Parts: sequence; structure tokens; C-alpha cells
Amino acid sequence: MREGIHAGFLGGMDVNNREVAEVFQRIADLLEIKGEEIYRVLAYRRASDTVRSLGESIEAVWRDGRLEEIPGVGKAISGKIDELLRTGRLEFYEKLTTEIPPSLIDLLHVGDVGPKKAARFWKELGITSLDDLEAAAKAGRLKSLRGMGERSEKRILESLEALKLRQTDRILINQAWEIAADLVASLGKLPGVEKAEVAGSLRRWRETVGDLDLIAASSDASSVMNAFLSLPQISRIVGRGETKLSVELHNGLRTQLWVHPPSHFGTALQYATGSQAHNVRLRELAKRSGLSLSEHGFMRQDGSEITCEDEEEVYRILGLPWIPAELREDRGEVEAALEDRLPKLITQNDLVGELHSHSDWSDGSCTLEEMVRAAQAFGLQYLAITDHSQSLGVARGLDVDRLRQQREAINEIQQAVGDDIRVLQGIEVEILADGRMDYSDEVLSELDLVIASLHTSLRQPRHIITARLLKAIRNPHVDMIAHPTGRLVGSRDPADLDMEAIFETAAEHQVVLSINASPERLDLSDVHARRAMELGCLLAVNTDAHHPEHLVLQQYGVGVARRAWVESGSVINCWPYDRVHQWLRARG
DNA sequence: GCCGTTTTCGGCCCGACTGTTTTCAGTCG
Repeated sequence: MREGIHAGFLGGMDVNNREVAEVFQRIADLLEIKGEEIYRVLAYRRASDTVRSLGESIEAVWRDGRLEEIPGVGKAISGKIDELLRTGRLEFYEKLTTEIPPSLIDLLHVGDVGPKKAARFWKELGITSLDDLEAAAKAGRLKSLRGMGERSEKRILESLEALKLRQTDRILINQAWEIAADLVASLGKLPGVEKAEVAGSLRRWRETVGDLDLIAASSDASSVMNAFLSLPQISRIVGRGETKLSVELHNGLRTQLWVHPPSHFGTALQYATGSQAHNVRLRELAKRSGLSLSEHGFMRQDGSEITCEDEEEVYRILGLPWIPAELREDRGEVEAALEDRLPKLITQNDLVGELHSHSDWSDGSCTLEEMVRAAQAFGLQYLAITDHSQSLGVARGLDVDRLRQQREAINEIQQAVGDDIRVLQGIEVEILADGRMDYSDEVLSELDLVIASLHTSLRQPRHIITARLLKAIRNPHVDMIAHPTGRLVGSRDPADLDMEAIFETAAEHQVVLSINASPERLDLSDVHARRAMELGCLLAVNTDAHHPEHLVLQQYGVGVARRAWVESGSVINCWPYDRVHQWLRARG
């Protein structure tokens, strides 16, 4: 269960984009429970989303007086951001929490409970928490309410159980893909299914996924649904209609299956892929040309229909080039498409090298040779072995003697494997708590590639940890920064860094910022990677492989890069070996 | 609360599904 943020939470804390977004999200939830006009609620929700996905620090935008340039931020909301940033508090929000218990927001995470029901549970039954709700449902008190009955109460109890089972709102993208790939493969083999695809946030490669969305093309939806229900992963039906089946898997994950006729597959896939905000933008566009767009197709004002077999057709009718799913977040992709300036996104095939990997010389689980052979088999042109430096004891970091021995070992392996794959000796060197490097300049200068990393003292105050990382970036021997913020998806917040300063300095010194492809890290994030690129930074997509099997994690880093609008030219491990080698040598 | 090649006021995407209802509200995506 998520920790509730209550009035006063912000006092004394640095207020960043995420916190501002969180406050507006909570305001939206509370206003909705209060019964405010829905468009006012949506305005706060939109502002929350844009602030959350803003590449720049909200504080910098505020200092420059540019708040109202943010889409969805007008006079009222910019005033509230101003108050938050000046005082760390927001009177409007605090007053709201005295009118509506903020713990009611937790109820909105229960399936089949929305703002209306949450308000009634509170006003009519005195329920303010999930525990209250469960007790009331078990005591049969929910069904006493007008408009509620036995079945509603049962559904809510089931939703409460599912919520407990999941523990968290969302699962990591690799876990989601594993489950979804199996399901969609089975779905595709069912009788009568012509096409089957993953849709939703997973198709957009979001870093976490709340539920699975699958879509099938078939002229016999009912039979397909019946067959799907017999798959072993499925635990129970949550809902079922003519085009949509909603189920829960044994692991608690909700899964939607849409089945549409092949002739409607384009609009159906587009609809099911989302995001909701992107879909709203497309429907507005359609409306302006006198069309109404839904999952079933376009409808003209005279009631006649236009159906689309594929997505390209949907976008074409709207006067747009096809927009890759990873861009569909209403972060400017519709405008870019209208002006025909969509990026030519990087693909996994563009990646020809891996520049961050570990062997059993430090905390990797395989030998140098196993790693090199695996990279070769994976089709890479080059691999950098970048084991840990001496001070990282838990990872068996290399002291200088062992580092030099490793050089010998790498040379021998290069001899053994031939020129088909080139092996670089790099290091993942610790940035010590005071900003010094874990090796002397002399030692660093012997290496082909120096990656600098923060692993310790990640909770230092902003000015200290920022200065520490900037010092590393300015070190002439440092070529790359690995997982710059140190965040772990869903479990550890990013370090409190001035990212704008990091990006500007990295761009100035042409130090590469790595997108760590490990699904637990995905660091840089999509938002950060996009901003870094805008500011002229070079990027890399690296797996940080500790085992040959980790090389396949590349795909998740590519997902982040694509969501960040990244083209292959900005990513140095898309460069052929000779170019990378020359570039590194030129840096000295 | 935001926003403007129909508008500075009056709109603001569109439909599926459920449960409890006699015609629809609430939730979800």
C-alpha cells in the first residue's frame, strides 16, 4: 500500500516535480470525492501529469517566470505552484484535507470504488480507510446503501483481496512482458484468432505496468473469449461483454482482452494502446474534421462509418504519420506529427556494442571469456568489461594490481576470440563520498573506458551530491556516468540531484550519460533521457550485465530511449567499433 | 481550471460493462 502524504508533509522538504505533481494529483482526487465539477478535477490531473513528465526542474521554470508556458498550467495552478515553491506548503490543499479525509484517496485504488462511492462510504457509513471498508463489507453494511447490493459488496471484497495480493500498484516491465508474451502467444493460437497483440502501457514500454491489455482480431469474439478463459494463467472473470473480457490472473494481475473484427483492428489497437491522454488528443483532432473516433472506427456526421484494418490508416485519416506507441503520452507527439517532425527512433538493431558489463573478477557471475563469447553470440561488435573499483568491497572491487592483471587476461581473450568482437578494458569506478575517484588519474589513464558511478552515500543533500557528481563529470578521465540518479524503480528514490546542471555539464564535457537497461533501474528515466538529449548530451544504452543472460535486457533500455525520443545518432554504442575506439582515444 | 483557425465564455473524447435499476449512474480504460 502506498504511503499517504498528509497535510504538512511538504514542510521543510525540497519540493521537486514529483512532489508538486503528487500534490495536484491528490487535490484532483479530493475534489472529485468532494463532488467538484469534473473539468476542474481534470485540470488538476492534467497539470499533475505535465509537471511529472516535465524534463526541466519545475523550480527552474518557476524562477524564470515561465510556469504558465507549461501546457495545462494557467493562472490558478501557477499561483499554487508558486506558493508551494516559496513556502513548501499549500493552503488550498491543507484546507481541502480538513474538509475531506485524505485517507479516502486510498479507497480509489480498490476496483469498483470511485469518487462517488468513496464519498458515500464516508458520509453514510463513516468509512475513511481501507480497513474500515473491509470491516464494513465483511459485516454486510455496504449493501445497505441505496444502489448497492449483495454483488457490489462481493466485488469490492474481491478487489480488496486482489489489492492485498498485489502489494503494489504496478509491476516491473520485464515481469509484465514475461507474463504478457506467454498470454499473447497462446491467444494467437486460439481458433478463429487472426491477429493478437499486446496493447496498453506495456506496448508503450512504460517502466511499470498496472494491468495487461491484450487485443485479438476475430470475427467470433465470444468463442475466442471462451477459449481464452480456459488458459491456465487465468484465475477468475472480473467482467465480460461483447467486445471486452476482463480477468484476473493467479498472480493477481488484472488483464483486459478486447476482441474486434479484423476490419476494425486498426482503431481497436490504437484505442487499446492509449495513452488515454493521447487518445483524447486524437479524438479532438477527429472532431475538428467532423469525425467521431472510437475503437470501432470513425463516424461521419451523417452516421456513415469508416473502418480501419491497421493503425497507419487511423493516423492517415487524421492527417498524421503513424506515431510509434512509445511516444503516445501526449508529450508533444501529436504536434510533432502534425508538423512532420517525429524522431526516427532508435531500435534494438541499432545497438552494436555493450559498454557496461561485469565478470567474476568483481561481482559478475561468469568468466571474462564467457561474457565475451556471449556478447559475440548476441551479435555485438564490441564489449567493454567494466568491473567494480577497489573501494566497493561488497562487489569485490579490483585493487590496482588485480586491475592490471585483468588487462593481461583481457588481452589473452582478445587473442583467442579474434577480431570478430573487440573487447575493451573499462572500469566502473566509484565516485567516493567526497567526489574523488576511487583510483588515481594515472591508473584511470591506463583504461580504455572509464565509467563513474555513485553507489554509496546516495542520500547526501542536494548541493553536496550534485557537486560530487559534477566533479566526476569534469574529471578528464571519466567517459561515462552509469545509472546517474541511483534510483530503483518502485523501491528507491533517485538521489536529490540538480539534473539540469548534470546535463549541462555532461554536454559541455561530452561525458556520456548511460541509460541503464536493467528493469530495476531504467536510469536515466525516459523523462531525464529526453531532457539530456535536448541539452546536447551523448547517451548510451547499457545492460550492466552481470551474467550473459542479462544482455537481452538491452530491449528495456531501448524502450526507455524510444520513450525519450532518442535517435541512434545520440547513442554511442550504436556507433561502429572504430568510431567508438577513436572517440575514446581522442578523449585520452 | 484551462483554453481559443467557429469562442475571452462556453465548451472540454468516447464507449463498454456492471449492478441496480425501470431508465441510469458509476467505474474504467
